[in-house]
Amino acid sequence: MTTPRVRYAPSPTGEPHIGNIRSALFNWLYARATGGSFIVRIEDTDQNRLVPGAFDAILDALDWLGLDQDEGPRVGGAYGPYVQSERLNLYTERAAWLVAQGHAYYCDCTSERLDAMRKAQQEAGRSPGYDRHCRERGLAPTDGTPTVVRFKMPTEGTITVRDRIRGEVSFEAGLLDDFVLLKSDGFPTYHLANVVDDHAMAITHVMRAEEWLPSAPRHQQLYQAFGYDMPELVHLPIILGPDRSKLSKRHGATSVRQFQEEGYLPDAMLNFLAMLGWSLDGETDVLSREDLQRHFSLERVVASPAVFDHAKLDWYNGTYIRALTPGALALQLAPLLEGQGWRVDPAYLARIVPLEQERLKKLSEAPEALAFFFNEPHPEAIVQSLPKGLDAATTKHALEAALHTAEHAEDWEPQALEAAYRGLAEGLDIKTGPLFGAVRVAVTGRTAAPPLFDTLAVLGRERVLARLRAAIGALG
RNA sequence: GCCCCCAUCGUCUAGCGGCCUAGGACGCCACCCUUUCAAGGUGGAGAUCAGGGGUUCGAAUCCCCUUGGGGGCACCA
Repeated sequence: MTTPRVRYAPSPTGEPHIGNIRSALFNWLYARATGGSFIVRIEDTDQNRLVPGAFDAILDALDWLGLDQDEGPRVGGAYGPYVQSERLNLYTERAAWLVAQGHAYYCDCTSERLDAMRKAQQEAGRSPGYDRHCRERGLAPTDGTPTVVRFKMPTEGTITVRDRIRGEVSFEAGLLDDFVLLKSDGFPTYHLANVVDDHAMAITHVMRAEEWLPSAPRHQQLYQAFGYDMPELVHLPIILGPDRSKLSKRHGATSVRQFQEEGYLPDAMLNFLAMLGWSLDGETDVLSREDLQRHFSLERVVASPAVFDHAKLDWYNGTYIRALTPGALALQLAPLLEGQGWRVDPAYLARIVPLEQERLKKLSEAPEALAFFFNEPHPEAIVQSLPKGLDAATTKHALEAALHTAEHAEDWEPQALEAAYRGLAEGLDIKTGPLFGAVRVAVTGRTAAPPLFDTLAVLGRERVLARLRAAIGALG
């Protein structure tokens, strides 16, 4: 068996979509698992849909996820160029060859005629498709009249393609029309460029989303007409939104960039995406990048579509955040916190990060979660959040006592502080819950926060004293 | 409308004829731990394997039909 060569072939028409990148991931994993090559080819054959910046966005997304390429526009390779607009000569030559061989023909039907034709077909209750008006006209390309090149599909018989996931799939040839190979602007369509390049780049496995399955018989006919060997077809299950329709913008975040900005970790993303349509054994669900590269196999890719479950992604992300070393997390968080305008001292950050690490689901939550380490809590927030179990007078009295305890604490360390405050609770004859709760709110402005005494220790005595005084003042 | 694909807990899935009175994970609920929130631990609810026919001694697993869902029918990819 030859070494696999697989490819990810996106169009630079916008921000890379998460469903799209999942295809990239499966290709990459297969290449890595088999010792094959992962190739990226940019399919920019639709001049009208090009979006400036999309080219870089795609490659940046791959870089962010760590899907390193063996060949591609940024890394080069022996089969380049890896951008289709730089390969136009190849397509026009191949299209002309097909015409010369009698497999294709020129067509000058106007879009008006085609529209009218389709409309009539629909109204007659037939399925839309080119009526082969120009098939036998023997047109030659002429100046002035826009022409396209169409492929001659068989008009009868059955076309059977073999898909790695689904087995044999048959199509009635007569239902497939003579599709366009070369557009009137001289650019190839997807069908032509894809087949020509996959062959030219010695691709062994075409792995793409299932939505491409209906065009497989056309491609198969093209391979046959060219006399090319057919690569193996692998149509990956599609990713659905919660409503079970194809995942799209209206389902919320779908671009890789959005996930990156929301603070998802590449490895968490990879793990989650890999489990959408593939599994190792049905038991193991946390798999590192290395595990995935080692164990990925086509045999275990399922045929049915998968719903994108945001909650599960969040769980994966939390799991991977917790697995980070505190130092690594701090490094990730520093720019986010600095973005708030906070001066982030590395030593201070190193102390607060462990306190929040197991509570974070996304990195983007950090600024809010850690805000009280940088900003003084708002007095109003304090008053509103104070424990309801105690009346105002008792609360104030408790905080005054807490202030006193803090002022006289001998050792400003978590254990010592806890001991001192437990003693205080006893002396005040208040349960530790309400007491600690009142102090927590006074010092952090929140009812939910990291362990109180660790927090006090990190905040430092001076700030704690100031905040307790402010809280007491706010109580009037 | 036509063509194609798919069908196990709400979700991701294990299962490839007997090991299944269907396993794991997320989510959910309860309890434990506990100063709050998390994290962690334990337990629970949750799928008559879409429905109906076959095949077989035996079917979630094989075949057919029905139903449901999805995808595709451009000079877009």
